[in-house]
Amino acid sequence: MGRKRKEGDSSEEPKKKSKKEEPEASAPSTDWTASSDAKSKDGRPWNMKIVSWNINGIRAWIKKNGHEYVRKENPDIICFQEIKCAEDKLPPECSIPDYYPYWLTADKEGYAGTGILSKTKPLSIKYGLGIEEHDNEGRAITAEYEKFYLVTSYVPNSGRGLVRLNYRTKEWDEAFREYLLGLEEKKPVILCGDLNVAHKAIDLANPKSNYNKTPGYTQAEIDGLSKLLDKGFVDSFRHLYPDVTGAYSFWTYMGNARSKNVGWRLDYFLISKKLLPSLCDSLIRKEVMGSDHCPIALLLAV
Amino acid sequence: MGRKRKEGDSSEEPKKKSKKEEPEASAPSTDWTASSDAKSKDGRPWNMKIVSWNINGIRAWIKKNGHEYVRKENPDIICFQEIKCAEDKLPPECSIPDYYPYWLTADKEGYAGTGILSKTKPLSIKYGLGIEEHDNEGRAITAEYEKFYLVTSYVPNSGRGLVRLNYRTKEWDEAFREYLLGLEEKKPVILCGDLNVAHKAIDLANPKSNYNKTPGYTQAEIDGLSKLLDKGFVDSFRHLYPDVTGAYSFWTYMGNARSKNVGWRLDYFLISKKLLPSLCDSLIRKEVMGSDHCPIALLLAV
DNA sequence: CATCTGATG
DNA sequence: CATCAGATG
Repeated sequence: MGRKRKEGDSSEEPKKKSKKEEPEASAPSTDWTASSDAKSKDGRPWNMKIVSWNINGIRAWIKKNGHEYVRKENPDIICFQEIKCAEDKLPPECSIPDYYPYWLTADKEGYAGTGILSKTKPLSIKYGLGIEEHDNEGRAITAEYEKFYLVTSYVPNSGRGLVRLNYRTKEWDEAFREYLLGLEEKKPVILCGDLNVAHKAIDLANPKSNYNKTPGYTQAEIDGLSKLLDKGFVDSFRHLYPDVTGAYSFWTYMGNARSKNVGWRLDYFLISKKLLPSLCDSLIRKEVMGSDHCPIALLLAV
Repeated sequence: MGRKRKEGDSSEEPKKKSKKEEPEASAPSTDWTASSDAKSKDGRPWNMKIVSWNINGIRAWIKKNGHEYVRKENPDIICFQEIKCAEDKLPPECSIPDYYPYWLTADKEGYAGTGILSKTKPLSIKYGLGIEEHDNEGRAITAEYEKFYLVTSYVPNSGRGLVRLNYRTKEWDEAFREYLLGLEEKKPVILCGDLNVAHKAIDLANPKSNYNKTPGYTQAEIDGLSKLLDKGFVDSFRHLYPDVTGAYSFWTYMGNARSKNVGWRLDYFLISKKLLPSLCDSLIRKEVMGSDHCPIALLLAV
């Protein structure tokens, strides 16, 4: 994106923390307001930051001052899931200065919906997958940039009692995978968003009690994500931090789960293997409040 | 009720305000926390206080500390309208010490509903009118005391677009009037509650623009109340304060109506003519917050 | 436990 | 501009 490396407001100040050169063995920084000196494997500093956040209702999020986070994080691109708002009801605060906005809403009012704010104008924007039966819930936006496609998605939840597990795994997951693989034939792909699945036991606090019972940790959902990883996508966070435990991006509002860190890693940056040389860091902003999910951030040297 | 005259916490202290002997000409006191030395026409001090309040949801009202008002006002009986709560969901705080509780809820959850708290145990309690078609919305409770029946009611609103005006006036008002007149054959009656009508132009801020348009000020609704007054009931507030303007008990939450006193007098104490010698005062507690209605109070020497 | 809508006032 | 319920997560 041609930007100089800069994170938040503190890029010109001396670094307060030094980061290990091999982040694989260390837990991710917990101080998201500190700047990062993450580099790609071949030593290039990051020059692009992408954020993804399931904000659980953009109108509620604005009231809780979600804006302040965007200002401080200062990403090049931020992707939202669950905006829960018709486009004509988006409050004016949704137009953040310096960002081009792109919104996709569900037919059903106040349900699901995604959005992208981008400092540079994408080469193209595509709403949905181009498949009618999957395109009425506002679940995916694709922004094309010079060197990659960025897809943000709010993957369908399998629902209480797993009533929608079949749709989710047999229809959506299949169609979405085809869509992503089709894109990848043209350019590398970055997929971010709430994929509504914890991939492995390490990715949720209570794997045993939830396995095949709770939406987000059934074998069919796990397999859906595995297939994507088999086809050349990389789970950027787990790639960098294979053994880090307790790294979650979602905590139910019930029972004080967040304060006890009884959570799930449902939010991901999956990247095409070809982008691995550009990967500098993949971060979980677990301190940031404003939703039952926290934001996640991807640092790239592109 | 055999109680000594006592209002709030200050009955033993010297009176701070002297009240005119002929209250007809004066506006009602605005300081509801001051004690009242109101007397009946024949000079007997009041010894019984009844309060009526449309609280617009008892659970919300409790969160807003509605309790504190009850403690300070310290009525012998308090009647509630629009409790909006199934009986088994009433929070424990609804059981106020020293009061016998009586609740009547609508079949439809969270809709309408009435209640009575009484320091002395009524001789009898009757729920509804005894007419099936009018008894599924929790709109009336009758408590029998030695010297009178107390009926509290949340009269059906005629609805947006006056869709329910016919039911309200041709069915409910008729049946309710018959019910009240039936009671009165036995004992004097006190009717209190949200009658959902402003009787005359003086009883609402914008009579012209609302007449025959807005529920609560159509001719049919007005006539319903007039018929009751023709049959021997007295509007206790207007009887005492025939010319007082701006005396309202309801203000829509919209457009800061309350701070501008753009309101309606929808809440009443109607009393049988026979009770006029006992009437000491009829008050509107317009400073008391916690609902879009304020409480009203009746002082009697019985 | 929180977000929405939609009914109701 | 409030209350509530019910859907959804």
